[in-house]
Amino acid sequence: MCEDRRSRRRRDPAATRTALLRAAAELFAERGFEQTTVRDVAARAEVNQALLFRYFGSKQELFAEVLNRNSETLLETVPPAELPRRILENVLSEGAVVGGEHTLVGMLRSFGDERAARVLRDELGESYSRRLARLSDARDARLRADLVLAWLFGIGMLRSVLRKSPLAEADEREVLDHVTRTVALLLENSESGDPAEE
Amino acid sequence: MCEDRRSRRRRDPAATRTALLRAAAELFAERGFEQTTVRDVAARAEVNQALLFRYFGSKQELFAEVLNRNSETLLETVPPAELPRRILENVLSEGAVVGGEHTLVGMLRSFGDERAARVLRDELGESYSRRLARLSDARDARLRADLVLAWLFGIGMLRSVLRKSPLAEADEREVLDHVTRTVALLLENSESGDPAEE
DNA sequence: GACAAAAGTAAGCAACCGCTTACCAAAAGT
DNA sequence: ACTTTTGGTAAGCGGTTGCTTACTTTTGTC
Repeated sequence: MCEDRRSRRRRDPAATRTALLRAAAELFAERGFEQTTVRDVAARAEVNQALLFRYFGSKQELFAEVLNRNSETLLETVPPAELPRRILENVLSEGAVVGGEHTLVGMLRSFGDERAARVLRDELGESYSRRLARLSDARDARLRADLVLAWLFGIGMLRSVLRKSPLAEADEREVLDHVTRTVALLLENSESGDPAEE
Repeated sequence: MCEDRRSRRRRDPAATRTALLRAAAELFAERGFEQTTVRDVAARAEVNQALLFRYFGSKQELFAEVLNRNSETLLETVPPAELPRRILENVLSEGAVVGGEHTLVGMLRSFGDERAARVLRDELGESYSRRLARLSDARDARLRADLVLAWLFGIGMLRSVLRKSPLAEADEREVLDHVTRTVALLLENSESGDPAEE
């Protein structure tokens, strides 16, 4: 009561920016791109919603920034060989760190939207699969990497978004075992002879 | 000109119902649940949009009916052993038959929406994965079936919805080979000894 | 042909969406 | 101390959404 309702904090643009970014990361992860409204984001960040557009221009650009920020950490710190494991771990243990690197589930929930899909394909999928492709020395390593990525996404879909049983309730380690074992088989060069060389 | 603009056809409730159903199947497949509006459906069916609610009650119920109708044909005619192949073929050759059994891509596009997801999980995923589980005699056959389903969905996602390259441009047969070979390895009982029997 | 049930239509409601505008107050520059 | 710049705010615009309502027209039945 000693404090006026307006200007509760001394102005701090950097703080409100990151507050918006954090709130957006949480909400995109929880509900996906479409189901998250700019009013929701602003409300959770306790910030006027017009500021969202001042700082990020549009909802789409905000989404892109959230994705980039959170994928960088995972992509740059983890060596390629452990990438499938780490991505899967991230997808399997949903609800762990909300503010952290956990936007993957949000990505999955946003596939349906055309604009969000474009961001995902152009800015994220490419860097992920290029890294994964290093794990195979087959002629079609890039394709196999995409198949691995597709599997990880699909598992996240069914488990975290669709919540399909028994996958949704399955033990994390059990799933991890199946996938890592099978992925290794997929990536190893099956066609040793290579009869058709183009 | 000899024909009045209203009542161009003699009234045929069954015809308008199936017209709505067909238009909905096409649009859901093309754009997904959320991006398809009831006005779009009614327009393509050349039917007043209020009739959609007379016949189906809500957009959600219409979606459920479309999914059920189209999955029945695939599930009841195809033997389990060929199911992965057939599902994948269906997903890979997008844009083939729009009015036919090709709503799978539409399913994928609709994952983001909570209501659509519920329909998918309860009415579809269950019957698909129960069938797939027959292909493995492992203790955790159901889980492995879910992993197969997840892969097929993920591939459809990346290829048809996200259009990620090189997967999107890859040869249909090449993808089919990789997947069928690897799925077989996943489904075969890896733990022959089965030390922990519950 | 009268009449009730069913099929079809036009219009609009209430809510929500992303985004913009006009304005105000706090900070920074001088 | 005055002005400029900038962070913050309230209000609302134009559009879309799923769905409803009040109404007209056709159809089957006697």
